[in-house]
Amino acid sequence: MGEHEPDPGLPTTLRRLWRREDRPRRGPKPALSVDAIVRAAAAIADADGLAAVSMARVGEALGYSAMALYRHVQSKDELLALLADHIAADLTMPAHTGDWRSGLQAWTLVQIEAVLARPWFLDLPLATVQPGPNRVRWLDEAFGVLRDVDIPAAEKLAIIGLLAQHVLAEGRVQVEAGRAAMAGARRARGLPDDAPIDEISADELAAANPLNDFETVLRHLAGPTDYPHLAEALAGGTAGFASADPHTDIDFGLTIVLDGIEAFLLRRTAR
Amino acid sequence: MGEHEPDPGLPTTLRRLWRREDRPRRGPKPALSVDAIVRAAAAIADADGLAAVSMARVGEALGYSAMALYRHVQSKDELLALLADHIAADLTMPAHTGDWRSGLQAWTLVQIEAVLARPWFLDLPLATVQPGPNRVRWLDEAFGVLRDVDIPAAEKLAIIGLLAQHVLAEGRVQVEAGRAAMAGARRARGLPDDAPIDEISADELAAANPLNDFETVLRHLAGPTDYPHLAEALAGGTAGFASADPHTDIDFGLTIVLDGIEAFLLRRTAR
DNA sequence: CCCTTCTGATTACGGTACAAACTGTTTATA
DNA sequence: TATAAACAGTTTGTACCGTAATCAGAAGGG
Repeated sequence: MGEHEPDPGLPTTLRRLWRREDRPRRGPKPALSVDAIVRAAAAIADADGLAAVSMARVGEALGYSAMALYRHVQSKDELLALLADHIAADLTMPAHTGDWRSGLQAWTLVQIEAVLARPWFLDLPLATVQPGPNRVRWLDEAFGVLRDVDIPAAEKLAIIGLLAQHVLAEGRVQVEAGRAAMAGARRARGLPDDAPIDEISADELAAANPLNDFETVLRHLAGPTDYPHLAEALAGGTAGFASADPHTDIDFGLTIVLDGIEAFLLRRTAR
Repeated sequence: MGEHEPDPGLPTTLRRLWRREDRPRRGPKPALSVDAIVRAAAAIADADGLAAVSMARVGEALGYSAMALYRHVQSKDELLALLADHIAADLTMPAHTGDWRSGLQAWTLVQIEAVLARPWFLDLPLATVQPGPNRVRWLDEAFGVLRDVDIPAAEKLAIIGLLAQHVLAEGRVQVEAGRAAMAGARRARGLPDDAPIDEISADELAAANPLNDFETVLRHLAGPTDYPHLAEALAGGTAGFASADPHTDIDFGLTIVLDGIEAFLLRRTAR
């Protein structure tokens, strides 16, 4: 164990996340650093997706060998944990003076936008998302929004967790919809599957809408004998599973969740 | 393209999911089958997790080479898509005669239980979960619950989608909590990280509760200057981030979501 | 000064998904 | 019935992946 541990109780990944390493005093000065590695990994993920982030490629991007990274990072999983916290640094809360509802709404929407900007966040294994300084700061913002709400901290955390879950779920749906729309547009244009799509018109996007595709699939494959209720719902013209505007979808779900939280708070403070 | 395509418009993975392949007329009879492959893969995942499901291991389990699988399955991703639909076959709706709320509650809880029974479902890449016959049947059940609710089909789908999202999110949290509790119990007993844990007492589980750990980490690392609101919430004794019973957590979140849906329906039918 | 400690590189290993070519079997057709 | 086509499964090989082990050289402390 040639490691220096200022806080032995803490798992090494958490120590690394919170930058609690003490500088060793002997030996050559490191050319690489955790921050440089994480930044390079993020750049690769932004460009080519999370699957493109391999130790070899990160090392290459920095001009070093793959194994050099292991001096600064315990494993690839730890790198991913650092990456997950790194992108939380960009989250910034808009100026907020209103009530808890508008505050939590903004808090959630900012995160959804962040997920749409970096869809590879969704590909991170769940175990790698650990409480790092940036994510905890974002959690702190949420507690700030809920400061004047008079419920126990544990219930605040549960509410915040519910919204955080919703971010992931909604981000998933939207990202997936976007990908499918791209694929649809490609097919419509007769391009190969890996061709880059620069720009999609609104009409084209509506025509290639994945939920429309979903509806088509259901109509085509889900017969009324095996799927009676679905067939009933699909009867009588277009069910309109596809909505034109993503923001409409996002607002729909978020409104429901916030309504649920409001109902909880009313019930909670009533008695 | 030596493939026979009874429905050329349909992507091959969907054709395979819905078993719309026509038997070829020449050549030796296949010894393997898609069903056998999927069953073997599911058995491996149940035993050793999704990471253990490799083409080589699935082939080995069946007594064939890895490459033999590719006669029946286009790619590993397609196998995962089949796997995702396969496990949806076990979902069974309890006898339901009540209102939409109790119906949707049951619909959601059954799924959460299923996720807890097969936690590797959460490790499936999102893109692999496509509408297959079993998942669509489960969707049909949800439409059955909502049959007497008078809103457009598109809104029903949105509500169902919201609950489906919640299943994933809640399952994630619970599975993760369980894993962390195991790790905590292992540490407390001084066992190595890969030791199997047969049985955990309630006291032991409470002591090793991961949310308690989370709280400890926050107290230890999140100082009041950088994280004022969090520190405020953590001040004054135990915040009690950990709850004793998982079912309490599950009910908490689900009640909020259902309350939100109820608020939506009231608003929707009022005018 | 030496000697310890540390950095990054090299090499190697076992694993992955899968492409291509090959052997042998079944069956439709000439 | 002979032949050729279509098919199933195996073999071989490629290009990766994460990372353990080992090594040479650089830097600072005693």
